[in-house]
Amino acid sequence: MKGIIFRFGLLAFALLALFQLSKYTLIAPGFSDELWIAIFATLFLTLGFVMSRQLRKNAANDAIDDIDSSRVEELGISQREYEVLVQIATGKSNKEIADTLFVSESTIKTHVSNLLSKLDARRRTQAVTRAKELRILK
Amino acid sequence: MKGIIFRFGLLAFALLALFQLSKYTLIAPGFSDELWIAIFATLFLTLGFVMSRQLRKNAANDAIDDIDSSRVEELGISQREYEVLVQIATGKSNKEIADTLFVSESTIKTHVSNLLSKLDARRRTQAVTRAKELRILK
DNA sequence: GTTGGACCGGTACTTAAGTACCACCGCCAT
DNA sequence: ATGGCGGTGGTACTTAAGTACCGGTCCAAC
Repeated sequence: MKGIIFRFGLLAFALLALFQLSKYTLIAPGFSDELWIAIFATLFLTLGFVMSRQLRKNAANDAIDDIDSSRVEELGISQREYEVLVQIATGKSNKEIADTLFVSESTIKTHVSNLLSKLDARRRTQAVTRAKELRILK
Repeated sequence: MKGIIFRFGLLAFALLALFQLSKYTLIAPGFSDELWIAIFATLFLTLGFVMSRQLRKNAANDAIDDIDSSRVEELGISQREYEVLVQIATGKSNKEIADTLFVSESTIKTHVSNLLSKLDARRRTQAVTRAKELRILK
């Protein structure tokens, strides 16, 4: 954030310096004021555009980062339980989750049951929506 | 989209016209070139910022609009079935959906069963993920 | 006017999900 | 070394979900 402002500020300064150089030296002494205005208008319009995009992209990345938060630990959800939660969100059955995680269906049932109580849900579908509300799932 | 470009183009034109007026008339004939450049740089930097934001907002709205597409009809999903699908996605049970839609649980079961076959899913959780893949649910 | 689809509701059934225990193992912290 | 915790797995059970029919109403299109 601060880095972006610094870099774009530097760029703006460089452009103004370029103007000084070009006006009083050999490069383009004959340019009219209107032309200069037009050039700088275009330049800074573009600059504003790019800056805005950069800032947005940064904000978006931050948002993605804090979607998966450390709230999982606060809820007392263990590593394995979270893995099961992710599998539930993809729409798999207990048997299918058991197969992908190489454990028995009984184990998955235990994990799911623990997840439901920790997420304060009564159904696996509700657990998924709760998890998204709590920003621990995409 | 075209409206935004038109409006901002008009705004840019107005600013340049303002420059012409102010330079050769009574308002501010004594301003130096550097000052003018600085003023226009700031103005157009802001303009670029605002334009970019407007365009982004528009794009976001478009994206939300085409998330709910007419693919629902292609799949032969009826109005009522879609309502049930939305309710499923919130994590409600058949009984809860029945209560909110003022029908019996049997009816909801029928709708859910039809939805599952139309969405090619075997569980309601899978139906939700399928629906999101098909962009008929947020 | 009858055919078709959407909607509602029911019965009877199978299967999946969820609950409530219990037990065993491995770890690591007190 | 003992207690707690995470992970695993089991049994026995209840409840929810899903399937496969059926019948009925309403409405629009042919």
